[in-house]
Amino acid sequence: METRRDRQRAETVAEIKAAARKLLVAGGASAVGLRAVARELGLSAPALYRYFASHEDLIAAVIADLYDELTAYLIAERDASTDLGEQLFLVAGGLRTWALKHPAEFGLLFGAPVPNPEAVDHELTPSHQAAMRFGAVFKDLVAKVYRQQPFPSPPEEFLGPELVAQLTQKSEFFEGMPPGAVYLSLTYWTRLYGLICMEVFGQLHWALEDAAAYFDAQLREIGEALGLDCPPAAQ
Amino acid sequence: METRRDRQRAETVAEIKAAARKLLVAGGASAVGLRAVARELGLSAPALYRYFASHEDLIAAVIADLYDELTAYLIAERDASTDLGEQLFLVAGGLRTWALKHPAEFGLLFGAPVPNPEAVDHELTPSHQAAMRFGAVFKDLVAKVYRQQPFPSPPEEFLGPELVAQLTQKSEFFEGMPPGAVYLSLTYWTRLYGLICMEVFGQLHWALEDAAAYFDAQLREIGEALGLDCPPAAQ
DNA sequence: GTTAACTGTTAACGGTGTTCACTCAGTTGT
DNA sequence: ACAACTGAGTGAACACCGTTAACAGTTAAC
Repeated sequence: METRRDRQRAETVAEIKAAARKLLVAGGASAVGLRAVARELGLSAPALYRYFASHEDLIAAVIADLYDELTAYLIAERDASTDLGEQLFLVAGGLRTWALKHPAEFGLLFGAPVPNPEAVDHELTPSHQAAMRFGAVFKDLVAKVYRQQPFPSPPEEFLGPELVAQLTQKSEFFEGMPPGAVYLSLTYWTRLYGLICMEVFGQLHWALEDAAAYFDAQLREIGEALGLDCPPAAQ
Repeated sequence: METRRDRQRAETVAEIKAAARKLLVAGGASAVGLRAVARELGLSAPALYRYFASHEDLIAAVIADLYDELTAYLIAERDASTDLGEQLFLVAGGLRTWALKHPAEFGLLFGAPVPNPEAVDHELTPSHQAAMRFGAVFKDLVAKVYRQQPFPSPPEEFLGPELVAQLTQKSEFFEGMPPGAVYLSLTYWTRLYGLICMEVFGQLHWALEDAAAYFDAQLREIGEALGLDCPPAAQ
């Protein structure tokens, strides 16, 4: 049963996370202090401990929310087309767009090492599960593309037996794709991640003042590797 | 003229940076506090202001030192072979090795957004110049490889006019390489950076428990794109 | 209506970066 | 040799941080 207090509590939690988000975009991750959030709501700092066990938990909750928001955005972008190949480009471009529009949030999600990934309850963490839901958008889409038209995988002699063994182990997770296809799927994600991280974190600034065209070319390169017929040039 | 005091001062500066480094490897970037460093040397916190203008300056100095150390390590690794193609693999593998051996240091160098890249004196910053010296190891090597045996660049129709214009602008910096070759050089660096970041930050852990074989395959893929004849499989 | 749970408070502890006023030793100039 | 100056170090203080403890008031439950 949902009492008056339950509703109020949920509302307060939402306000706290909204204030944290506001501080995040205004001053970066380091500006999201427990006391600063409390000050934003006109509360005393210890009051927040009624809603979050620690500052770290607050941040984790914000991260989980951000993952879900990003996931929803990517799904909306993806559904602008019904062609699976186009969807692959839409999702990739959507991730870049979101990252550039929300650099502080992106840095919080992807710019820092995953915190204690060895903890026993790490898999159960809300933020980790939200991250998996986010990753599933890419994984599901690549699997769909492969099922529709299997892309030409690199030969197993190229990958080597050790890598093939590891990829085969993940075949089930990738809906039965053969190791070479799993390899290409990982390549897609790895290159995409690297590109966006570098651009958002300004590590590409010395070489390109506007990385949009470079990103586009890289994406078409990856698309070709996945057997998609890419529009040969932009504009 | 180097007085007695100048020598003592330089020694103290070195001790401070060594203590900071020790705290960094022990507890990550957040453990490198100004007071903590002072405590490590048996000094009071304000004493450090005789050597560094702020906590941020101390970190920047440590970053510059780390870049130089990493650069020296890469050069030593590279010179294990005289074949330029092999050197390209040695440098890439060296960067990965160093990153995995010093994850905290690597996170400090590459895991955070470049701080205020818009500042007027950013280019003159010691840490920025050290970063450029680091990047030059890769740039010079790729340029040498290209001069020895120009790799087959993607056609300009594929890249698009906008990207070609930007790449041509950087042709001088890349020792006269044509835009397509500059593009491939950037691809080499971008993919290498993404791979190592993901592995060090644990963002690849869900897919591969040991990314060494994956890294190797990716590197051979990149090498082929650069026109090198790669050993077809590892082991 | 009494009791228990929940939400908020203030005070306090130990930690952080930074500034200020001060002392003391070492260098420098005459 | 003695005075003047420079540099390195100190403790006290300010404003922040995350966190805990003890306490007060409101709301729900039996």
